[in-house]
Amino acid sequence: MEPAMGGTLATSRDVARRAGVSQATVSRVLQGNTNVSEGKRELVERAMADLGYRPNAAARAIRMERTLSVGVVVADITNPFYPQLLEAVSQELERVGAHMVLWNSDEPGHAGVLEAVRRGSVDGLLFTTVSELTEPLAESLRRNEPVLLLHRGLDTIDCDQVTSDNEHGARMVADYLVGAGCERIGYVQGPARAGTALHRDRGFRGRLAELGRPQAEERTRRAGFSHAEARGAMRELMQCPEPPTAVFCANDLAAFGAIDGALSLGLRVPEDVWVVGFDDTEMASWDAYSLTTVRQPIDSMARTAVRRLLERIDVPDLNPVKRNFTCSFVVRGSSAHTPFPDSH
Amino acid sequence: MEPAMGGTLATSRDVARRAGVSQATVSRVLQGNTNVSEGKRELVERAMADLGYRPNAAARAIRMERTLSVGVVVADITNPFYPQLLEAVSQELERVGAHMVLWNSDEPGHAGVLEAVRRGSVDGLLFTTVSELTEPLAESLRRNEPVLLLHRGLDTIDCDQVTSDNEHGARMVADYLVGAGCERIGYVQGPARAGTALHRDRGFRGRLAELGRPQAEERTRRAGFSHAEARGAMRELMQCPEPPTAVFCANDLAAFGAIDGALSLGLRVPEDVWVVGFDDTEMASWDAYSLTTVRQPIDSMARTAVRRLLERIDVPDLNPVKRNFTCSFVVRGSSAHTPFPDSH
DNA sequence: GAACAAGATGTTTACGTATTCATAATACCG
DNA sequence: CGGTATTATGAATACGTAAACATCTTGTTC
Repeated sequence: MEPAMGGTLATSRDVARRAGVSQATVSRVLQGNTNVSEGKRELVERAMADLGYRPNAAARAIRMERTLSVGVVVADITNPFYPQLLEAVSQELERVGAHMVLWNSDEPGHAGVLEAVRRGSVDGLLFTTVSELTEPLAESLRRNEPVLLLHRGLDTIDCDQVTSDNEHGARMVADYLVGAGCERIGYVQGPARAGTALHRDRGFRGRLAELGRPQAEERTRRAGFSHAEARGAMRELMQCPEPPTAVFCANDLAAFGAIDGALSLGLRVPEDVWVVGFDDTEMASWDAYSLTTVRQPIDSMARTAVRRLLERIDVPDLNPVKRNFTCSFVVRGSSAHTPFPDSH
Repeated sequence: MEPAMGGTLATSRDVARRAGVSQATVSRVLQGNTNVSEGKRELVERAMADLGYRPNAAARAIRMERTLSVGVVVADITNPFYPQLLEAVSQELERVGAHMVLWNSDEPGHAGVLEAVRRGSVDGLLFTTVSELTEPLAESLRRNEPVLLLHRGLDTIDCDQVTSDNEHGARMVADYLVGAGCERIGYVQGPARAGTALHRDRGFRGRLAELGRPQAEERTRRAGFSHAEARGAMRELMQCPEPPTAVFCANDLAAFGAIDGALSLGLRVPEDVWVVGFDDTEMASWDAYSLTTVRQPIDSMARTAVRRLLERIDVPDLNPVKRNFTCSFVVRGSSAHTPFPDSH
């Protein structure tokens, strides 16, 4: 079976010829159509094996109006959160035999990516980092194109969204720090535009205010979701006249940067300052950081998102649904008055 | 321009009708064919804009026998090395207007992925983690399909490969450790099957032998390229009767695991033990690890690989070329008898 | 001004598949 | 057994594009 055969690839017509049937019958076998006699079915299957036949994806796509591939857009694939999300997404896509087209792009409008749907390059799009309702996105939604927001949602628009409860997660952080008796709380805020950062901000500040401890602006720094910026922000914070004794960072990557900023000043975590992150990336459990953080149920979110997007691809008129997953709080060494834990 | 228009997408025929020309003329405008009068060209362009026309990717693919997308296969996207590689690859692909289809798969044969070429889902494949010449891969090469090995090469086969000089890189490590006067060298070896690990092993052991200091097996552990395994291996090593004073790990991820293993035992790096990695991932420069390591020129490698693959897609009969990039040695805090550096 | 080259444009075809339609063969029912 | 429902099959078509081919117009050269 599968002789290397000279040059060009076999088509369903070649299979038909070899099996002595019509191309239609080959197609029927391919589709699992029941109205094919057992004899012919076997002939066709043998011929397909002999020729190493594989149905042509483009022809199928043009005929079925379906690519069996979905686009996934991340803003910064080197942020360790996204590989984990991508792993979960790709696993779920594989389960249904779909391909993943990946864009690593922080172009705000995502105009180029959105075109891919109209060109029929992908059946739908999974955005992980939408931060505003730009005109291209609005246009796309008006056209009822299959688009889903994963991880970062957008309150103002009506489309499928799968997020985690960032606000509640951040409230838990506030509760934890105040409950632990922390007097001077520092805050490395996320980028102004990210929806996740906004919700975390609202939850964190809101809860602190409720507790009668509104966040002090002199112990607050805004940083993008990047290691370098957070590191710099932390260094500034720790060189204040009254440096914080605990710092909440808007995501894990920033928390790693903050810890590194502290280390770079010769400070120790948690002895000199606590650090709390958000995401619970795998690295957060590594001993060097051992980061207290808020866990998002990444796998469930990814599975839900993929399934929902595929549903919408099949039935574009579904009413939009916003799913918001509960987060959990994970305490580790970066906020405990002990040295690195022996093991985990 | 771009009115949301009721339902279905505009085709080149719709554009032709609206512009009062033939479909062929629309196609000519699309292809930048010069034999189109200025007047008609403008009519067509206006009609395209009015209708928000986008050429259909599947139709184009079937006609041109080209998808403008390439597949990229990684074994473990959560290994921070791969996101960096992917970032570089995707950037170069974007430059030429191609899409990236990503597979996160460590299935050894990659049979499923290789089918994608035969189905015409992608124009070519970039493997980053091939570890043996399996029958599906051999079959693919026999068929002259556009396949390139990036990062991990395979000596035994004759196809395009873009690698770094892992052997030389590891020799530099051996020189460095011996030159620094390290007496008991530990070694967390990579997985048996990975080509990168093999070359690094050959270089490291080879150079040590040349220097009259063959690597002691009791201070050697084999670990997969994973944090957890390397961490465990390190803990074993450091609990030997005569623990190493420096440990070389087959890649950065393992080195992070090793450092964490040391930390988990209450040891300090570099005071109690040095650690050296391989890859120079971005994380290696973070203060908490500040890892001495070997740098691969990731960007150049990715650029070269993409360009070469595209060439081969255009001209499948090119003679295979193996490009081997020089590595450089980067000394950081994990091997210096000083505390964490103040800044970088 | 006749012959011819070059440019512009429309008509037609092919790509590989899935599906509709038509037709032939078979089974069923009274 | 004649008529009809059912199943099996092939022929024909459509999907949207690019390009080969055919046709017509215009300009150039001697």
